[in-house]
Amino acid sequence: MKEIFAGGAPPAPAALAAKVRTLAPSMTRSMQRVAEAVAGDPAGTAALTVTGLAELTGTSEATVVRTARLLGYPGYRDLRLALAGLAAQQQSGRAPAVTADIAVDDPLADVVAKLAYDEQQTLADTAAGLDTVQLGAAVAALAAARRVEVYGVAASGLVAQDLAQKLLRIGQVAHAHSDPHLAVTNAVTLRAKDVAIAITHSGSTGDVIEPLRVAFEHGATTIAITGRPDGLVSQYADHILTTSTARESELRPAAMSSRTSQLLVVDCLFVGVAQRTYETAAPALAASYEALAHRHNPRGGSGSR
Amino acid sequence: MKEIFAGGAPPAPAALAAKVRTLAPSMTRSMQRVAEAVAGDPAGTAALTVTGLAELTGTSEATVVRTARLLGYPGYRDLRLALAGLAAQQQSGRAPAVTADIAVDDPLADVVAKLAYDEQQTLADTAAGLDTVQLGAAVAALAAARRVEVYGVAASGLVAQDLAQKLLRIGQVAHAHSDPHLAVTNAVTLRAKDVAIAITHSGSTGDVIEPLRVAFEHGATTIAITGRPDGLVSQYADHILTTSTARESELRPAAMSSRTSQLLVVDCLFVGVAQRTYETAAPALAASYEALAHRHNPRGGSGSR
DNA sequence: TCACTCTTGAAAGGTATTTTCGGGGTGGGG
DNA sequence: CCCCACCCCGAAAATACCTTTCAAGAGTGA
Repeated sequence: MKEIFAGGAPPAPAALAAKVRTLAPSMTRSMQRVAEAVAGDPAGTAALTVTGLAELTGTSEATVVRTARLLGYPGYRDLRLALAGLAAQQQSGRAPAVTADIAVDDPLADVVAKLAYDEQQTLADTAAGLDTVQLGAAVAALAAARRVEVYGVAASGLVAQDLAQKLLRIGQVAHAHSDPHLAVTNAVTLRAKDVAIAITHSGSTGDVIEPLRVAFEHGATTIAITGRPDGLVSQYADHILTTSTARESELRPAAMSSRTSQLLVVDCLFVGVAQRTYETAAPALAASYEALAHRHNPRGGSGSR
Repeated sequence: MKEIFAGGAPPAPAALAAKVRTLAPSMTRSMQRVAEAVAGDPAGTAALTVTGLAELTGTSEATVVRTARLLGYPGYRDLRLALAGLAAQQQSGRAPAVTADIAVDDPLADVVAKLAYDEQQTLADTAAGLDTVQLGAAVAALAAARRVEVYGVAASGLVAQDLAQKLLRIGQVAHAHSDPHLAVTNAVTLRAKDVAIAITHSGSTGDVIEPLRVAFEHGATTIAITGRPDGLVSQYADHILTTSTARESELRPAAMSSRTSQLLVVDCLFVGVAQRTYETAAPALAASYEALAHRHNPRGGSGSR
């Protein structure tokens, strides 16, 4: 027997178990043992060399190679590659069981997977729910602004700072405030063409609403980034950007997903403004990189480049 | 440099593209060519022998093997198997999803979609590349810590604050520092059982490395959260948590995806610690909600919180 | 410019795979 | 009951592939 009937088909992709069953009757005893081992535990087999598989099945290398040929592969090497692929497929198949809530006794690997999955979900939800018309209006206001003030406390305060940092980098006059008193003091000085942004997940954080109200009443353009567009904050907002509200739990405080959501919105604002003011934004960005370069000390690794 | 940091993790299954991106900066030119070929066409590469891949990339067998080693595999043979697995997964799995870069004239809807997709990708990469052993060690150190100090500047400074805020909420004594001088001053006072965490994407931010070094030399347990595990910061870190490195561009500064990646790591740390100290963490969390409740003004909307 | 380190491919050295070859078992016929 | 022909099978040779070593070349800092 040479390769009388191995010719036609290319190497089998995933239908290996089926092929084994079909061909088993035409196999000799030793080859059946090999085929059985292969079909029974693709992952385990993929880790073995010819010699290893021969020993495991109590046969010889030659038999293993012959079996691989019979299954349609040029040699054992290729069978092994196919096996590795099959194993990977199987493994990825039973992955998405991470939707459950995080428990106290979850192993860390699960925690990582669940958190990552949840934040991905939050991003998708936020992107889907974001009103691009409102976003466009907000971007236009920002791009034309003489001065931008961002209000946020606690976790939202960090998002506020993030936005201010980014806007600064593209040459805008932006500042973030976490101190409610200073924020109000600051809001009093705003006028038309200035922009005030309030970030609050609950939509009802007094410390953030108050400065926005003051800014609103002084004629500034006001933007609210909130998870509750029906909240009090919206009363004083010209433009409302809605963040998504994901489920929370004891071990996964709301701050986690609301922060992710808020940051995406903030990034969208930033990129939008950068596009609109590209002429000045691009050189400003480049300059800020340049200015900070010497703060990084490239020694310590292997290559630097 | 031998295999200083290639040891810990077992061969990666699907996180290969992420790993390539993380390690690429520390690679030599030829190795980058190989890594690029591998990441660009896993299926095609899996079909090649060492010699074939060497010829394709215009390098030598030795370089190919070196690259495989750097990526965490014992040799080329194993890289090839992993590649076959990856190829199979891609084929059966979801769409290839090639995101174009963000252009100046992209409509806002596209900007939103691209940003969301990219951040999702970053999360997946980070989760896949995170070493749970290191993470576990870091969590254990944090849970047992008497005091926690977090160092970070600029965008990473916000992440540092986020972590400190969270740890505070579950009753840990944690503080974040952005001022390099104060950070060093603070680091001097640390001792054994204290924990210092440095957050730097580049791994070479002097302002952050310095306090970590001081803390390290005073016997504190040190943790580095960085995108460059081969960077200078790692020299003073007992535990290294690697964030993923995504491609960046003019309109999408590196700070964006590195921040997303860092935040996921920080969240994992937080949840891990909360699990370990559940007895004290749960009531502390509840108490902090309670204490802030009156700061939210429920008027104006439907629900409250 | 010189000394030094890091990078790289050629070639030697080892393993894994494939092929060859002959022993041993089995079934049919004498 | 014995012999012969056939084919399955594994040991070992042959080959292909992978890994390691080594020295020359490129790049870098003094």
